[in-house]
Formats: sequence, C-alpha cells, structure tokens
Amino acid sequence: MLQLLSEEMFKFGSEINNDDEVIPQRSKKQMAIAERHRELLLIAKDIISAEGFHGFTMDKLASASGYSKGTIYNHFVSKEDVIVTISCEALKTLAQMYKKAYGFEGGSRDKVVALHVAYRIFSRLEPVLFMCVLTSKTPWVVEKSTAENIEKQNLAEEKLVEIADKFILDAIDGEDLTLAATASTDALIFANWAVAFGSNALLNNATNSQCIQRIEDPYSVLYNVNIVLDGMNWQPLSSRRDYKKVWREVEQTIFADESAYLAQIGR
Amino acid sequence: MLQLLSEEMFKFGSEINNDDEVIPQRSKKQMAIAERHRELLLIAKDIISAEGFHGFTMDKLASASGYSKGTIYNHFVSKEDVIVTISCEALKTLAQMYKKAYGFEGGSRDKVVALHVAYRIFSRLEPVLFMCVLTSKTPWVVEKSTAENIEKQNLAEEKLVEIADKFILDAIDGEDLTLAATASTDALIFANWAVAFGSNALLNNATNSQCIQRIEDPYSVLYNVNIVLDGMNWQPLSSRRDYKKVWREVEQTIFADESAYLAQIGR
DNA sequence: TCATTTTTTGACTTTTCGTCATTATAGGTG
DNA sequence: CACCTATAATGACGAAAAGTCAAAAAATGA
Repeated sequence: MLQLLSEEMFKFGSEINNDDEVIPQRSKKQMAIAERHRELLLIAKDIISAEGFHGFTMDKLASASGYSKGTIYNHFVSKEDVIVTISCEALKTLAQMYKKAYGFEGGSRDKVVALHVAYRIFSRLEPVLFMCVLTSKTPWVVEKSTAENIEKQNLAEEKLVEIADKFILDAIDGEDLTLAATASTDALIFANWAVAFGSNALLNNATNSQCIQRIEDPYSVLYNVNIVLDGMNWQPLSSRRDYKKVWREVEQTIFADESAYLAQIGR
Repeated sequence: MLQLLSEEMFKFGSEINNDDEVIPQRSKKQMAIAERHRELLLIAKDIISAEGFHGFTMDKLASASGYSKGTIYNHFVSKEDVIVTISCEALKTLAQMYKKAYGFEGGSRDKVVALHVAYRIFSRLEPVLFMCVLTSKTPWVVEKSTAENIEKQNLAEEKLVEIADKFILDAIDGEDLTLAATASTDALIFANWAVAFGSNALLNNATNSQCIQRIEDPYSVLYNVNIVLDGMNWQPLSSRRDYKKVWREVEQTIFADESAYLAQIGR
C-alpha cells in the first residue's frame, strides 16, 4: 500500500519529469543499472519500514532484491551510503511537493503555509524517509559516506532552498514582506527550515517528553510557523487571517489524497 | 583540555550539587560503581571525540578504561545505550547552563536570549555531546535502548522544559508577554525548542548546503530567535532593543570562560 | 567465432557485538 | 581468623553482519 503510494504518487527515486535535472545520455546497460538502483532503494525502504534501521542489513537487501552482495556493493559503498542515497531521493520527493505547494492558489503567506503543510505531510506519510534525512545529519552516517554522496545530498537541499527562495521573492514583490537591511533571503529560508526541521524532528519521535505530548495538536507545527512568519512580519499576520483554515484548505485540495490516506491509517 | 573543561566546568556526568535530584542512599560499593559509571562516560566521550562514532567500540571502551567487556555490559545494555546515557548527562549539563542563564541580569526577554546563548555555546563547546543528543532522536539508537533509558532521557528533557517554563512565567508576570487564548506555555516552549534544536542541528553539521554556508554569521541563531520571540510579541521587540549586544553581554559575562575557550580554539 | 572488457557472484575474512560459565572479591558470621 | 555466601569481574566464545576479491559469467565488438 505504502509501497504503491511511493511509487505512484511520489515517484520516490524516479528521475522522470524532473525538468531542471540534467539527464545524461545513457546506454541501455546504464539505464538498466539506474533502474535497479531505484529498485534497490525501494526495497531498502521497505526493509527499514518493516524491520527498523537495525533490521536492515546488506545481506537482506541482497536476498530481497535477488542480487548478490557484490552487486549491492557496486551500487553503494556502505550500508550508511544507502541511507544517504535514500535521503537524497527523499529530498527530491520533497522538492516535488514544494513545487505543488507553490501552485496553491492564495497569497504569498498562504503559499508558505502550504509549503509547511507539504513538509508535515511528507514527514508523517513517509516517516522512514524523514528519518533517513534526519539520520543523514548524524555523524554515524556522515562518517561512512563518500564525499560525493554528501555533496549530492547538499545539492538536493540546495534545490529545496531554490524553490523556497521563490516563495520569499514573490512575497517581497507583492509587498507582503520587506527584507530588513540586516537579513538576507537565505536567513529567512534558514529560519523557516530550522523551525520546520526542528518541529517535525521533535514531533516525529515515537517516544517524546511530556511537554510535546501535552501539546498533541494537529496544528502544533502551524503554531510555530505562524510565530516565525509573524516574527518576520509577513503579511497578513496570523491575527488578521485564519491560517488554520488555510492549512485545512491546503490539506483538502492539493494534498487531498495524501491527507485522506493519513486519516485512514490514523496518523 | 576539553576533558578538563567537561570535568571541572560542566561537571559532565557528575551528580553533585544537583539540588532537585533525589540521591538514594548508597553503600560504598555502589558509590564506587556510580563513580566508574561517570568515568566510563567520560572515556566514551573521548573515544568518540578522537575516533568518531564508528571508531567507538565497546572493546575500546573496555581496554581504555581497564575493565573487561563484561563489566562494561554491566553498566550499559548496548553500545547505543552508552549514547543515550551520554545524551542524558548532556541534557543535565545543559540544565545547569540554563539555570545560569536564568540568573542573567536583565529583562525577561534578555534572559531567554541568554538561554539560547547557553544552548549555542553548549552545542559548539561540546559537539560530541550535542551529537549524542541528536543521535538519540534517531531510530538507530532508539531501537536498541531500553525503555527505561529512553524514559530517563525524556525526564531529563522534562527538567529542561521546567526551567524554560520559569522564563515564560516570569515574562507573563512582568507583562512582557501575553498568553494568547489558543497558546499554552508548552506551545511557546516547543516553539523555542524547535527553533533552537533545528538551528543548531543544521549549523553544527560539518558539511552543509550552500544556503547555510552563505549565512556564516555568528549571530544566525540569534536572528532566528529574534524572529520567534518577535512573533510571540515578547517585549521589547527586536526593533526596539539591540539583542546582538545582549547576546555579546551574555557571552562575556556569565559564559565568559566558555566563550574565551571557543575563541581560542577558533570555533 | 573468439577475444576482451565489464559485471556478477558468493565464499571468505574481519570486525564487533553481546553472552555466559567460570573465577575473583568483598562483606558478613561463628 | 577461617569460612561462607552474595555480588561483581573476567575474557574466551558464538553469532551476526560488514565489506573484499578471485573466479565465473555475461556482454560487447572485431
């Protein structure tokens, strides 16, 4: 089910329709290898889903895929490398969702809310992918990955930043937001990123401190987002517009399928 | 050097002077075991510092401490358990720093700035401890820890929340901050926590995306904090008070030694 | 068809985790 | 002081998984 979701809805690991990505000329063989690469990532994700990060071993990946260990190691230099690669693909998936959020009909701040809805839905719908992203920020993984792969991950993040930049520039154009002399768009993106990453990382933990459990509110991320956007003086302020309603609208329009699925599985 | 810092300045792993902690009656033998527990954590930290998370093995911990592996496993149920325990102690250390921040002479918002200075200094001064906290939010570690230890970690976090609560209540008392009908103090703490955790986690990564590298500003966390506190309408707003100056003052007064040390090693 | 390059394989080595039967020690008791 | 018991320490061992590599298989091309 989730498998299907990943493949069909999010195109996890696929590289089609990624308009701004350079697709190098490939031989038939290389195509097959690339295809298998994608396949392996999906299988790895499933193993992690079912058996946790510790249950995921290279032997299992080999036998589940039908290929030998040596072939697996032709694709990934280490087990941790698999995690980073999944994280990269996760970020690409997220980029697609951000683009969708950018298409939401509404003011510049509504669109940013849509962006945060996208991030929240992503982290709930694909907790394993989200955890791969989180884990890839951890020395345990970084230490055992190739420099190139870390660089790839940074590029994927940079893509996200580029998209986020559009939200900001639009807002400045539309005069909903003014850039203070001291702040750059990078700084504003960083603030949004930090609060989104922090909120979701803390919320997504199964075991949580009381403080977080006490909140237990589907809109807790929105509260934080509102605080940050109000702090930036991004118009209209949360006192003058009902962003809960916007949040719901986003969920029910552009992310209707995903929301329905989440409601169904009760997460 | 750092070792000395940890032991003397931060009392990492020590349980003395922790006024609100229940200290059970202990026999001489139990005292010795507790003492060794602390010792082992310090050694573990040093191994991680020197050789990374992968370089850290239970065998090394055993031989470096002079005890046998069996004894090490009397203290910790798994390698990951060591990480969680370090994270717990790290949070206790952080709690001490928060208390120090609470003693900063200034308005309620100045004190919160001091709290964030404390968090930032902690994460720079003890990157390994910070990474243990981050890593402990990761399934890789959670999956292999005992429920009790995770609970301990949550309790340590809860202590931090309690301290943070004082900052908020003081501000409400002093009428620098008003609690909206919809928001709880928990929600406000969560917002601060999320932005602090997110900002520091993203900044502390050795390898970073361009966006973050471009910022490269010692006050980047302060910007985010200002945005959040302005968004809460915590008086006085950043437009009416120079919080960079406050940040510097905090660094140069209550955290003078730590700041000097950080400046010296250039981090 | 045959030679050469590329890819795949899975047995093997190495590393490290975690266990447990055995040994040692401390503390109490007659 | 000798002895006894409970508690703790030991390190050899088994198991599991990471990662390697020489040999086999497959693809490519002349």
